[in-house]
Amino acid sequence: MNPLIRKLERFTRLSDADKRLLQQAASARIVNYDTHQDIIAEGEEPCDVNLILAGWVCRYKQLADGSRQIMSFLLPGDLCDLNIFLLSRMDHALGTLTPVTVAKISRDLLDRMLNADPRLTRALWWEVLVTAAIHREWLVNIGRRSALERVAHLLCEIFVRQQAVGRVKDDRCELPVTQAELADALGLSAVHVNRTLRELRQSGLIDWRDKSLVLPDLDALTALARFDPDYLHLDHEGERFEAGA
Amino acid sequence: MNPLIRKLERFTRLSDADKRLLQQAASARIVNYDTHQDIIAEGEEPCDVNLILAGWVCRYKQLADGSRQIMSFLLPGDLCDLNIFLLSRMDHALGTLTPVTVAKISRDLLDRMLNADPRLTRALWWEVLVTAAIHREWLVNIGRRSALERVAHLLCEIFVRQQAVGRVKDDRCELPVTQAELADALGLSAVHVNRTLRELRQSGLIDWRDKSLVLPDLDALTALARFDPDYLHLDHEGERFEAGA
DNA sequence: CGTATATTTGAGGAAACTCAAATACAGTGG
DNA sequence: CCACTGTATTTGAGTTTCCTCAAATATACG
Repeated sequence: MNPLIRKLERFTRLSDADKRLLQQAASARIVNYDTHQDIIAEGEEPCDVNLILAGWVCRYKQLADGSRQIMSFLLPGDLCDLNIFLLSRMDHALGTLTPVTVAKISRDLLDRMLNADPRLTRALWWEVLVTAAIHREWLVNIGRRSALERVAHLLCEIFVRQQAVGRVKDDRCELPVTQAELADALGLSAVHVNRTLRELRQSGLIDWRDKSLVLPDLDALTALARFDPDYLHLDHEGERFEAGA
Repeated sequence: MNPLIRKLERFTRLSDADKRLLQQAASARIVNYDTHQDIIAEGEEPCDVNLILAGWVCRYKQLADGSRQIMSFLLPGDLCDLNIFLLSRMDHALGTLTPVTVAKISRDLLDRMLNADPRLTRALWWEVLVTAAIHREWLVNIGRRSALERVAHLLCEIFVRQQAVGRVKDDRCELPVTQAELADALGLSAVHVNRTLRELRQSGLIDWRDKSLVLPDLDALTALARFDPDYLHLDHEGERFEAGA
């Protein structure tokens, strides 16, 4: 099933017409990328929105001194850049972390989607707002938490986000990134991430091998990380709009 | 003049009807707050949007251990929380840094504004996207820059944002916050912020006294901070929509 | 099998933190 | 106008966390 539909339905119910539009969007122009390629570079003025169908993508900025900061991980079902709708230049880049398949949605089709049904519009903007909420929590994470909490917090987030779209089985989810990439997302050095992961592994809180993450005791990890999933807004908030409709 | 209108016109031209609506919004229910009060607490389900007319506000999250992270500074003309439009619960708080005057815009009136003119809708969403862009840059700032760059970068941002709305004269703008509050925004300790400010002061790059900041050589500070104002999207990007209209 | 990439560990150093105390400043009531 | 109180800034001293550099081991891939 189209993972975007699945995700948006977490927020609100969608009409059959909405779903048809989304389905159409997801099958428009399909493009494949290799690992470590830019889908969009910083400074570009893209004219399509990218819907991720398979693989992992990250939002990042590269600094002059060679270091980089990853600002989001994007999973199947995520829309990369509704922003291009209003902001002309990309102020960051989108790069692949794995081989990736995306559907390119033209501005035109997107326009039609936004005019079709206020519910669909709301659902798409909800996406944008949740992304911003995640950015805010990352600010807290990087700004105020210790390395141990920070790593644990990110692992919790990745796990719970995948849980929400049915991608967790037996306490296990995908995590197809390198330690260096985690470090770039956490504002830590790769070496220190490695030591921190060792600590979590030795406490029996994580088991991460072969791009696959097991959290045998999510509650304990949640407590350690002071992780509160509220900011992910995963609980069908959109339903209150149904009442009025 | 209504500072919100001034700001949105940086993005797109507005019709007289739009401006009348915005003016109406800005004069609806006026409320005053003292310093260090919450306009909205975390977890609340607000039903109004707050438009800041005077004073400084911050978005923040308080952590269990007493530390806090400030995620945005909001200045006159800023809208606090278009998010409440779609996300029910606040996942962060809004607190005043100075005495503050806000206009409470009811969801109802906002609805009317959003339905009035697609240009106005675009302008309001542009606000949201720029806020997210600032969040992303803060992630880079906190995640990857040294304390010196970090402080300098934030001062540049505050200065340039105020410049854009005509609040800079003779290289001088307002900065009515404490060093501790800067520290909470930067993910640093207050002591270290103090030492860093001393360094900037001694290099002649800043002069900050009496809640008033002077940047005698913005270019030099910009270079030191590796500050690139692109992410603030201050350059009338919305005008390309005029062509089609 | 060889090469490139990723992970792991060690050792030493730098940046930023904490605690504590001194100084400056602002607002209040007498 | 001054003393008093609370808040904000400044400085010192010692510590912790995380970083850098470097090398060893493991893993993946053509």
